[in-house]
Amino acid sequence: MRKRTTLKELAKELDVSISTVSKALKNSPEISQDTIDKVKAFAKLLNYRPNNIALSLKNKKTKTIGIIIPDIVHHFFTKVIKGVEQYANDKGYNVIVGLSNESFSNEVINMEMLANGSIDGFIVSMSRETMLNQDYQHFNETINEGIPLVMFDRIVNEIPCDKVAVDDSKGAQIAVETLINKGAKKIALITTKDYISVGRLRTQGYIKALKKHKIDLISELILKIDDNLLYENSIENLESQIKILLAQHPDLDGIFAVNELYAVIAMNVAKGIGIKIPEKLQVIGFTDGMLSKHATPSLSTVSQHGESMGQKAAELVINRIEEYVNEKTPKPFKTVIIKTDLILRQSTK
Amino acid sequence: MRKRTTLKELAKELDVSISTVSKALKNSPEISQDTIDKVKAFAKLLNYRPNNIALSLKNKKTKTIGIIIPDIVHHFFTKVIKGVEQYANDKGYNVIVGLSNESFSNEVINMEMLANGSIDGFIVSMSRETMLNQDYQHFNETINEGIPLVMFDRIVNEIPCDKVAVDDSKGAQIAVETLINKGAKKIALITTKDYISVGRLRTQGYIKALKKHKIDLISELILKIDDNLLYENSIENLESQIKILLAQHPDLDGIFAVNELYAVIAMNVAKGIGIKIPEKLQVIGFTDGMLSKHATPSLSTVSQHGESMGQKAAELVINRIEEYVNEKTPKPFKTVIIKTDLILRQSTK
DNA sequence: AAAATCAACTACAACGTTTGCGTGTTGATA
DNA sequence: TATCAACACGCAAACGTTGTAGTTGATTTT
Repeated sequence: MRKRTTLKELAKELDVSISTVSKALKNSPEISQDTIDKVKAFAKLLNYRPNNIALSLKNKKTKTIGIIIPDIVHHFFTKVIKGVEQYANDKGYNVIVGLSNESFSNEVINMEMLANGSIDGFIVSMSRETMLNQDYQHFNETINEGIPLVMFDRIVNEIPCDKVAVDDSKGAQIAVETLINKGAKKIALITTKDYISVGRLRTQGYIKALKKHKIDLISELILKIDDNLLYENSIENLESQIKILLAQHPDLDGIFAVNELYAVIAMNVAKGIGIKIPEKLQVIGFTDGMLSKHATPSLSTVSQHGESMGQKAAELVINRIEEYVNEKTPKPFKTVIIKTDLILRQSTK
Repeated sequence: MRKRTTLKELAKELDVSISTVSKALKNSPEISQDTIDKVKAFAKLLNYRPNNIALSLKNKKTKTIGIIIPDIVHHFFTKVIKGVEQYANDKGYNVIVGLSNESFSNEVINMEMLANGSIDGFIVSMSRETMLNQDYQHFNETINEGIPLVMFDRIVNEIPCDKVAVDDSKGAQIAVETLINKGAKKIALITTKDYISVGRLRTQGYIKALKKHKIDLISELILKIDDNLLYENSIENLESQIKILLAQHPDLDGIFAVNELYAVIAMNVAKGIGIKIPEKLQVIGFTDGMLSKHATPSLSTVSQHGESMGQKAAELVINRIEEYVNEKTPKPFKTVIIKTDLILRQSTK
């Protein structure tokens, strides 16, 4: 087991000082070409590579960013991470992932664990519980300590930081209007409880679309799912609610769901009771994942471009990080909106 | 912007030495209770938290583990990460994620970037290209430098390290035998090229099952997919191959696929040309993800228990890390096999 | 020949911690 | 009154780097 080589070891072996070695490796003009060559050759021989931790301590930056998300077993978040990784790696940064598991305390613990010098900046999508509690102290503290924070997807205006989001309301509105344009007269909405910002915004889009086309809002047609329950239960619960909805409204001809899972479940329930899609019932979801692509029929959906969101978020934090270094007067915070795209597949006419 | 408090600052304000502060915070018996109380109160007031990087430098360990995977937009890997995170967090470790994107050089670069002191151990699933090249030098170097390495899922015997895997051959065999027991007489296999270890092993399981039940192996029924192509293309390519297969073998009554995507695509193609599942054709996949659960019909599949794999892998690295610290004679490497479970759903009778 | 210049180095401090050891003050004991 | 623990604390080294400020010895300048 060959241990890591250090400058000190190189220096001792070559019988020069540590600083000479350090400078030689950096091609400092203070050092003679002769020595530079010797040092470099020897360093290569011993496979010397500088210790990152020591550098981090000295430079007071770690070239690492932390991303905190509610759940990693989720196509959208996974796309975002991929985007973050891409941009970050390009810029020489590493990415630490923290999972809040939708829990407030996990989110806080995770952030505290990383804010102790381990990372230079955060990219965060809030946990469900944090949104419920509306307790943003840990974010504000982080910001106060000078650690740049970028929020994405599940964002909230109160926090003074850069943000990346999708125009949820607009995306939803376009989806619902598309259903209307394709002939749907009675459209149900499957959404989340209102404290989930994206659910609320998409609900608003649904309402706007109906208003614009002078369709009466029927509150019975809006299913607000509380997926706080355990995962499996919540699916069964949703299925039975949809079953009831379809039974009570046999003339329902459109469904807009705020995520792909809800949409696919709705399609499956409908198919199960013999409703033809898209002939009798058209469905559009939100977020473009595996399920949408490979469901039968394949699902028309609003694509969020998670990878772009991740890239943008990474760009924003890294810019902030390097701006702090240059100690300029801080630029005002901005919120970047990533445009959505409606992908039409077989679940619409 | 309130900067991080350091021991030095606390010491200056309280007019004691740095060591006193440090010891007081650790309840050292060397320090009077009086001073301890004072220091602690003041530390709390200034929100002191020790700098992780400095600790890492001093202790020569970072309490961070790196996980390198080929792709994060993939249900299985995401499950594994979740398992790793859980176990690691429990033990006070953070997790850095590196994506190789199935590329050898990315894998090497990522590992080198992290092996410079940033992490205490690695958890790796090889990239496709690494498996093809069979160049494992970067793994061996890492091990030589005393950094524990645990491989999972895509493993290879040559590398002296702990491993976590599933009994791919056995899992596949059971799946195929189940098809046979449920009446299938002519079973196709959709698998990967042989250099993918898991694909090869699952293919072996298929062959074993046929042999055991004295069913002739028909090589035409084995589709070896090269998903080295771009993603979208490879799907279309697969679809047309399946279409041909089904046309040429109208009496085909079973399909075993080495992942859920292949299985779902096969089902969709079959349904598209009017073949009833499971009546006419039964299908079983491998890996239990979203697609399996929500496809129509829902897919019977071999569950790999990704989360357990992740937990076990994390346990193995962390044990190694802490064993190195205690400087005992190293234990022999072990390979942990996580058992698979066959989950029967609607795609089988 | 003394002073200035220069090349080629070395020493040291600092980043924030921890920790073994040294030391000055107590109060008690001989 | 001298001696000695016990106590409470400070010093300094160490982890691996880097950058500034010396320190050499030789060469050039006047």
